[in-house]
Amino acid sequence: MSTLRNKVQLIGNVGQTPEIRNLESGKKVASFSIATNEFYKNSKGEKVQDTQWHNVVTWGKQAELIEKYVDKGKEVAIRGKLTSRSYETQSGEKRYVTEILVNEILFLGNKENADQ
Amino acid sequence: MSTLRNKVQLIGNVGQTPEIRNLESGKKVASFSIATNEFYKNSKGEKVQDTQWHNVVTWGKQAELIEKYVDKGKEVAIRGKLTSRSYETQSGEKRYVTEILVNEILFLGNKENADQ
Amino acid sequence: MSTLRNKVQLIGNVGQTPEIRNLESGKKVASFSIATNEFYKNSKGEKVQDTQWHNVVTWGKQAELIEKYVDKGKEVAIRGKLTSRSYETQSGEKRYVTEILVNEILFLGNKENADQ
Amino acid sequence: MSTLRNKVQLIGNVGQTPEIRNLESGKKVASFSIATNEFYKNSKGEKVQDTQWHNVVTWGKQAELIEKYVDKGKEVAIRGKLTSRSYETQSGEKRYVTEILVNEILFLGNKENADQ
DNA sequence: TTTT
DNA sequence: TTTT
Repeated sequence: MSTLRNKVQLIGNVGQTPEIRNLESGKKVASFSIATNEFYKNSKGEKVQDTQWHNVVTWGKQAELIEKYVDKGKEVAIRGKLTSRSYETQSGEKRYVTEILVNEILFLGNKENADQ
Repeated sequence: MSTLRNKVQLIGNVGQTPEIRNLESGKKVASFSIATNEFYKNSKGEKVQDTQWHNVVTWGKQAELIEKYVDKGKEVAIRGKLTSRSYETQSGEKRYVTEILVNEILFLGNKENADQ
Repeated sequence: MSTLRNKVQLIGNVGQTPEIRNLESGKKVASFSIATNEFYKNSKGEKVQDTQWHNVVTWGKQAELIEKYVDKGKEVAIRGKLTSRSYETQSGEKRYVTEILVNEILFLGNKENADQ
Repeated sequence: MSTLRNKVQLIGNVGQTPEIRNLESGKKVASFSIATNEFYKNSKGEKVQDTQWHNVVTWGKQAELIEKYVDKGKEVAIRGKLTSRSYETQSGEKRYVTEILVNEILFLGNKENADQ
């Protein structure tokens, strides 16, 4: 996988308990969201917070680590690939979802560290 | 701007002539899309291409450089921040758009190089 | 500064109390080292640790934050630029030093968070 | 390999024909240097160029690609890991070398593209 | 010289 | 929906 061509990296906090699905193959898939928070002063000198939410998906062994170690509020660093996919709503409309497929995750600020 | 907390980096090709808008302030905004192409072999050993399309937005001086130098097919490297925003359709439905706000752009493979 | 052309990013632990120097201009300079630790299994299946040490330098307001908040063992994320410089030893020999000039630092896993 | 903990990325030009060594195992090793060029204005408003040289090492299949496709002056993008090692001079002194072990390389601005 |  |  080319991480020079398509790379996302986030350091932020997990929004809620990750959702774990079990595939027929026995593999797990973990889906969760990460908030990245930035603080800066606007043109009036007021402190402003810019929070962005990101959809994140991981597979296999990493999904198992996430099921075990990641919970709401935890600080993580992830590296992955930016992807979009489309699906149809029940009324036949096309919708787009942007997700980050994770290649690597670090659990930060943890004594019981469980990095991949 | 924190590029440790929220960073996207792409190396790819511009999909079409960038769309340039002029703000009332005199500033320009350039919007365009970038395709990132990856090639890999699937489990059957067949060569597969995965192309992802990304929405990219830049402001000010960078938008001017893009108006001058960037055209359909050009190879560029960008670094920016992953953002999402929502808007309402005419029928009152909420839609989400994910865009990359560019902090830096390089024009690759160019003799007449015009990096920011 | 082009972080697309020359970028280093580290997540690791500070080796010892940073050294702070005061320039005549009133500016501060902070120098310290960061250990990055990787764990992997070698060809015999044994768990191996690869630790790399990096020299890191920061200026100005960031150096002040480092003086206040960073100490031996703390986990930090940094982004910067890879630089080399040479100097002469007392016996007239040329020596080379490689250092990372920091653009951004995050203090990780911290309740009393003091990010730049 | 953890590219979140220890990552270097460079976009620059190769300094001279890469040096290729053949290991007893049959593997190849390619060593070369990359110049990264930055342009900025100093406090007097003069245009200044800052060129940094970096030592780069690659192994195996990538070294073969480098032998085939890379030559003096070529523009490349690399991603790798920052490492230092020490050796002894003939007079018994310890010397340190900092090198980037490459994980990924792109050959830029090339019609006959030969990315890994 | 850190950390797990 | 997180965090400071």
